[in-house]
Amino acid sequence: MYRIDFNDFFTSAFSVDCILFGYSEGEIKALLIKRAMQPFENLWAIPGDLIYPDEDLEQAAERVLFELTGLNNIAMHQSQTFGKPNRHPQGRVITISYFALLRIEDFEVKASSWAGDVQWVSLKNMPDLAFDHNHILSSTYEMLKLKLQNEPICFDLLPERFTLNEFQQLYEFAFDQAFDKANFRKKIKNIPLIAHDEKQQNVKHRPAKLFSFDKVSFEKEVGQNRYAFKM
Amino acid sequence: MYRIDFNDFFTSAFSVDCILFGYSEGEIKALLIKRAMQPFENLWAIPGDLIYPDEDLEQAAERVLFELTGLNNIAMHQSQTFGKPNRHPQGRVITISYFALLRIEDFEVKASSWAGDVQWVSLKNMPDLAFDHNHILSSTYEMLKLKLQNEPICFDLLPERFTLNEFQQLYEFAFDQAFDKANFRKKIKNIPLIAHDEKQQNVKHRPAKLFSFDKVSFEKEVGQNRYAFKM
DNA sequence: TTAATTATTGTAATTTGGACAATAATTTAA
DNA sequence: TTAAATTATTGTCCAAATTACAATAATTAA
Repeated sequence: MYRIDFNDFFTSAFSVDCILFGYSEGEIKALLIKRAMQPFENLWAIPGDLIYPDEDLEQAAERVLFELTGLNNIAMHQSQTFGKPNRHPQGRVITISYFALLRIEDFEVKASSWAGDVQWVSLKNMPDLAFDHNHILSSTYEMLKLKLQNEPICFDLLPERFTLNEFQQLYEFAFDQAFDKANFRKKIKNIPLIAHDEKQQNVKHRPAKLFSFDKVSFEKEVGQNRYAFKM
Repeated sequence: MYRIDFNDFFTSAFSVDCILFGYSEGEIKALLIKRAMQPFENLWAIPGDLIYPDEDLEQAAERVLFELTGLNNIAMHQSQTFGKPNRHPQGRVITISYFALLRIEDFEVKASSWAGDVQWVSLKNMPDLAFDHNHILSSTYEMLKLKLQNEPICFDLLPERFTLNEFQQLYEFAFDQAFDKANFRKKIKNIPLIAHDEKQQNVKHRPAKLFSFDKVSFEKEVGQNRYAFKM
């Protein structure tokens, strides 16, 4: 299958780029770093790193996530692979992008040797990024939106306890579209949620009830069938 | 962002694996090659090749397709990237899988230097393949099924002129589920099809009318909105 | 000409979806 | 203490889509 001297090909590098999506103040955001070195020094970029020679791809993505946030045990979703020959000015680097969904409130971002500064940036308000990172980010956001319609991953973005309005607003942001409250609630009635006695705090009006995702029931009942959440 | 001596990392290779899906006799099939060399000599495998150092990923995938089939101008869909450190016995090779949808009748498969034999194999009846190719194939088939529900790519598998039953049977195979004929036709009524005067030939019963996909109308009318073809 | 076979279309009941209205619970200000 | 303001929650009605099933049409083969 491989016709040419194998060693000719060991002249490239792989990296992972790790898009961390979070949700706060009604907006989906990505965690960006300010590059502390050339190339593209001082430009904002998606965190990433070269893959070690004996490291699995997903393991590399988890390492980048851990170094930046200290978080472990977060599901990494493979997005796409980008490999234009000249996408990296210092050599051929093919990059595999992953994304993870985080609860912004759950941790402190740590500065790192390769990141001068770190910031959550709304996807509605994205600056010019280093490399082909705008392209990587927008492709990956499309993939996130696709998965939001087919898997219950919205609950990885929402706080553990959320109001039905927060839930709705997440989808309204993602699909850039307003939904009717009553109809939204009908649409999600098959998703098993635990209704808590607890209510929203510190609001100037009737507080909403808090819910959480009932993962156990979901996997027993709904997970079997196709779970569709088309908006 | 990259903290370690860049040259340490240029010790790996990339390949593309090209899954060619076709549809005949009511079954979705993949084109497999019999490997003519070590490793995994004589085992069936997905066609693939190493990526040239200055070659774009998609270009490499198109090259593999062309060498095997002589076909050009076929859309390549990126599937996933597989990179377990030991997936290739001769060194670290990360492979990016692509898939293309072909009309089996449209061409003759050419034998090639790296393929001893070539065969269409139904996805219902897959043997043990070389490398991690069973895994790559089944992940890619899942992606095909996802795209079948969101994009009009079924028409790349069907003959240019097809009966509504052939259309239905493609989905029945993919989703392993029987559909009611009348209801299937209602479901697809928004997809613009051209009804021809021509009819099915050589059948022992009332021949069905032939249709083809009206791509121009689709892009004008339906392509704007979300096109959903959930089964 | 008729039986056999499959294509195509229709119908009625049920479920889902969308627009909008009504009621409930809480805070704030009078 | 009460009423206004605000948002949460639930209900209703109509239209549209889905489902199960039946009826009719066109062709071949005997």
